[in-house]
Amino acid sequence: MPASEVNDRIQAIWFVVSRIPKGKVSSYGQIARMAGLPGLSRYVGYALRQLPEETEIPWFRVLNSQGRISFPPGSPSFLRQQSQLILDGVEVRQGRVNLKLFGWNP
DNA sequence: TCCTTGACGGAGA
DNA sequence: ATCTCCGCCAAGG
Repeated sequence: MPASEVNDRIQAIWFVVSRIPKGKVSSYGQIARMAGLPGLSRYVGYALRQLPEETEIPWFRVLNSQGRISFPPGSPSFLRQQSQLILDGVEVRQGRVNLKLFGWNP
């Protein structure tokens, strides 16, 4: 596995995530498909984990297929993601977002 | 290599 | 709606 390809996949994923508009959310599976990597939803999580803390890429707009935050409730990461979404104007209740209302449909 | 680990997803109960 | 269980698949040990 060439490290260059690994980077290409991560770049592709970061790019798609960077396109999610403010006020909207996506899912790991949707990002994987849009990045040309169908079936690699888990890989999206891996790619986002590689982001530096200061990143401008809106990683917090990526939720699981049920619209739930994929971090343990109450954990630092969970709280950061939740507050970022609120800042976007996204309604979050019990770590959950209504995809019918806030889902990103390009 | 083999085994474990996940920021996942879908089906079933 | 909630909870398991299982399939998936690249990484890292």
